[in-house]
Amino acid sequence: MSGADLHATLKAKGYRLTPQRQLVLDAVASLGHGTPDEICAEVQRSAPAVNLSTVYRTLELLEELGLVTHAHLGHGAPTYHAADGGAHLHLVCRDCGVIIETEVEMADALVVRLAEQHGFQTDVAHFAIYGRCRDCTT
Amino acid sequence: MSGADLHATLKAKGYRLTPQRQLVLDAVASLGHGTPDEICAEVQRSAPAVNLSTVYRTLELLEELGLVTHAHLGHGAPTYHAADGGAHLHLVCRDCGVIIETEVEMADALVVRLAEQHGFQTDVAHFAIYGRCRDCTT
DNA sequence: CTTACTGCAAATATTTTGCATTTGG
DNA sequence: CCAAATGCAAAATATTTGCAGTAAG
Repeated sequence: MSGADLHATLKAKGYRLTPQRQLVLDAVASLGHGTPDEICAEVQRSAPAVNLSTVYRTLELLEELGLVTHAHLGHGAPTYHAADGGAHLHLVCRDCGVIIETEVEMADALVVRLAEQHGFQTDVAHFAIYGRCRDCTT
Repeated sequence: MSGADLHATLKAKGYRLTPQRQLVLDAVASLGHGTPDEICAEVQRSAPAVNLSTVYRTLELLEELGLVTHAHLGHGAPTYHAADGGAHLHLVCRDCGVIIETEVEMADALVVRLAEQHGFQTDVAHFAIYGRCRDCTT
């Protein structure tokens, strides 16, 4: 998303465009994905004064605006992604910890069944899928 | 699992049977599922001196022994289950937070596709499935 | 007796919050 | 100018760890 779009999206809800917000959004886009801590480190490469709590507040705001999403890939820290990057499933290996990305369509049958049987609308990318990768299966 | 079985399972690896370990396992079984904190509270109903750090250490041990498993149902705290209770999927509603349990077979097609295309062996119950429940869909 | 286990307190790690100062518009 | 946003430090949460005393076998 461009700077102009961010400005417009913010202004539509009465928010202001600050350098920090632009930097956080840029960092998410350039990293592809990252934890709040990683995103903060990326931002601080060009703006060392930016505080981690600002990053948390900004990510929450950007998520409310629909510009980023977060997913839980494991144990602790959530991972943030640019919303326009297209959602994908994350396969997390319990043994080696590798993260494999794959298309959300893999889960289409599950999504349909949950809708039919439970009336549940699934956000399939929000939580990772846990298991064991090919290399750790042998 | 009975007390005798726990004792045997522990002894096989050189671990000792302590009252705390029996109590934690009993608490997981009687709660059905719970966070470390909830399990600690349950244990403390009959043994107030048991420490939360002992509960953490014991849950880790019981998981290593295959007697309990944990799943991530949201934001923070993992939830522990008795392993012999049978795994199930957890559907978590983003709006009202309700947790719906359903059969792991719902995800069979996904499991097969991940195995075929990525050689990935899926532990489908480890992470919850996020979305919006029937009541919050309207 | 031997050493695994526990309780306790302190250390980590992660995220949130209060508040004075700064700044976008 | 003024409300919104930031930086900072402290608080709140969650989990881990070092260590000295306790207890299982």
